[in-house]
Amino acid sequence: MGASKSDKFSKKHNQMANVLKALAHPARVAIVEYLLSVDACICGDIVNELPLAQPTISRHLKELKQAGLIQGEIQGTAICYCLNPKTVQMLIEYFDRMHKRLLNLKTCC
Amino acid sequence: MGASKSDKFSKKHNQMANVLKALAHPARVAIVEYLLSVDACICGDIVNELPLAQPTISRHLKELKQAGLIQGEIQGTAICYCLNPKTVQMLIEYFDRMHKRLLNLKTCC
DNA sequence: TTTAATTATTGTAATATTGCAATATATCAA
DNA sequence: TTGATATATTGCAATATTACAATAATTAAA
Repeated sequence: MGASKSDKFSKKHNQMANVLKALAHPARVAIVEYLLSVDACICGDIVNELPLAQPTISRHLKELKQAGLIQGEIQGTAICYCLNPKTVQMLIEYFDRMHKRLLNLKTCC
Repeated sequence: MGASKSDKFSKKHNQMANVLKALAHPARVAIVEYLLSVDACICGDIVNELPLAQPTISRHLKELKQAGLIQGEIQGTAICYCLNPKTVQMLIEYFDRMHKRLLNLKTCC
């Protein structure tokens, strides 16, 4: 058999894995960082920015949207994408908790 | 064609995606959180803790190790695994920078 | 309405990941 | 050395992901 026994794990672990999976590809990391750098909601010049075809970008955007990392808003023929602060906030809190707990460990190896 | 045009993206984006990919599976999230919760370096009772076979756990551990998220140390016949503080630190800093930059955006959509 | 521009979807091929059984490897103890 | 224990590796099957060409859908402007 193979592939994804996700039903055997807790909802929390699955949700976390899903959000991180959305960032587990260089194109999607690049998209998120681009959105961050433009200091504004930019739509499809992401396509011009990245070395991938338009349908591929569209798919990556869809995954980021489904993970709640970005939002899209229709503006005429274009669509304006931007980061979802709530999800980014959630990620920070997650790793911050991790960090704080880590400080109390002896890190034996 | 298909699959991973990683060579077209920057080293930084690829490295980030690789570390996050290591966490992009509920089993590996569970392993990391378990290591965090035990407050000590635990070896193969991870196998008892998770609903997966030993070879599968071993494979997940290997991926976490390759991503630099965990470390292993041989202790007799057993192997002691623990988190790598440096990589966790790197993740916090990454998302913290993201958060700070996000605060300056207008988040228009 | 027609045309142009922008984004999404579908179909398909290539590749990567996941999981386990079987097996190999390594270390300690007897 | 032999046996027991713990972990890693390999081989294979099932599934998921990635990418693009072709096409569809949507909206604005002419």
